[in-house]
Amino acid sequence: MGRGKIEIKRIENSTNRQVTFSKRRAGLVKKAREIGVLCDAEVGVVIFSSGGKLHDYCSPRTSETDRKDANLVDGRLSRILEKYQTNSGKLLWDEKHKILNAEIDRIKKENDNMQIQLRHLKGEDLNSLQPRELIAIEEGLQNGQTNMRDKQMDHWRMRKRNGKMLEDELRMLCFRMHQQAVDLSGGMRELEIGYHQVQHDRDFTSQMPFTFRVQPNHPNLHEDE
Amino acid sequence: MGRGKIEIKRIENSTNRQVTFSKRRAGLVKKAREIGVLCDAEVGVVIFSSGGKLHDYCSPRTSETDRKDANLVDGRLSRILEKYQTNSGKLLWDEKHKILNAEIDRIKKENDNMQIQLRHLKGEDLNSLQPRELIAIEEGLQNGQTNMRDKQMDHWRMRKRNGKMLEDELRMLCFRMHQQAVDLSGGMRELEIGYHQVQHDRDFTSQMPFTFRVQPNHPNLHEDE
DNA sequence: AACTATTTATAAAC
DNA sequence: TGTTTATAAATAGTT
Repeated sequence: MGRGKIEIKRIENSTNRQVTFSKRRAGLVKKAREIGVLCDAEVGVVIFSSGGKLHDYCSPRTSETDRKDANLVDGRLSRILEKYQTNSGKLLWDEKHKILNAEIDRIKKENDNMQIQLRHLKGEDLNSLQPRELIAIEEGLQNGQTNMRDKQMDHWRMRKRNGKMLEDELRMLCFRMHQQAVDLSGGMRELEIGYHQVQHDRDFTSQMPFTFRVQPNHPNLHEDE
Repeated sequence: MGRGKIEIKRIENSTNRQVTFSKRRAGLVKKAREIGVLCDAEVGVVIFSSGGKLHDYCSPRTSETDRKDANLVDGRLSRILEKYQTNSGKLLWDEKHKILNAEIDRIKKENDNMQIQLRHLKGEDLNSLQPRELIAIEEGLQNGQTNMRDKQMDHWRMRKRNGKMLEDELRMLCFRMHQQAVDLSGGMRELEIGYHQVQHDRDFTSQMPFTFRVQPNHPNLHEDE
């Protein structure tokens, strides 16, 4: 059916074959759909092009009427269906699988980087770092600590206003400040030694305001109560 | 194609349906065979008549020659078709992907948590935190800073030993220490004001050792060169 | 199942 | 790959 009659044998011209395949495939599927509808039949069609690409059609399932009776099948179709499954299923799956795995790898890498950053900020694994990197990290810490102190001050002031300040928390705060001063003075002395410059032989904390030493039951803690 | 055009919908007359089924089934199989031959394709067709009878066609295998082993398969084909519909394309695929997607979600959550930790350590997003949490974080910062300072000291001492100390880096170090002292004194004054206790009206930094003020071209920097 | 008027599919060309 | 067109093929209704 066409401009001329053709013999049913393999079309040697590859382009022609491809074109004919597309057209006839569409026709076949259309016929399959039609017989399914007209005759209330169930139809399945599976086609592998010579290139190995899969095409298929399956009539929509009409609920009940399950064909449970024994059927004589010569096993070829089951094999082609298996092939179909292997192809469409596995290939598609593998494709997506690759994408998802790549995504997982990406996130994991991101994860590792953050892990490292965290460890550095916590002062771990510092040996592998260059001085310049150390400085950058310390800058971050400094920043964080400043913000932190500000925030704690806020909290403290608010609590004070509300007359809810608790001795424990206040002492904790003082203790932290004190620690910091001690550490700082330690660091300072280190530098001094390094420099052989000014000599500070007294505990730096002795210069700290009385306020910041740890004092249980400080009288002023009760001023708002 | 026939004496009259017909609508593609179920043929209600049972006899007509049966006749049409036979004719069209033959036509469908013929078409299937033709496309297989013409286009060098592999084709499989399965048809269940409304009465439940199975008919099928499968293009001859070019590779394998064994289609003699006809099998009596009770419902296997329909099961395979069913499997084809559900499993091959979707279900199996979805199952695997659920797992991978869950994995991705898990890692992303882990990621977010670290992100938050990092931000907290950097002093961001502190408003949502309770004082107790703030203290914990500050403790971490304190720790990190202590370690950091130690490490920098190590570096410094090593460089000094190697006579490689660079003015820039040293000044940077001094600058950082100085900043810290200023910040600390700021925090202290905050506390003082809060307490209305000791009155410190002079700049706390004036009490700092000379060493820690920023001094360009400090003479002692050249001691090892 | 055979016939045949018609519809449909499609080969060739664009 | 899509459209067109002349023609081959399929098939609905009839016998």
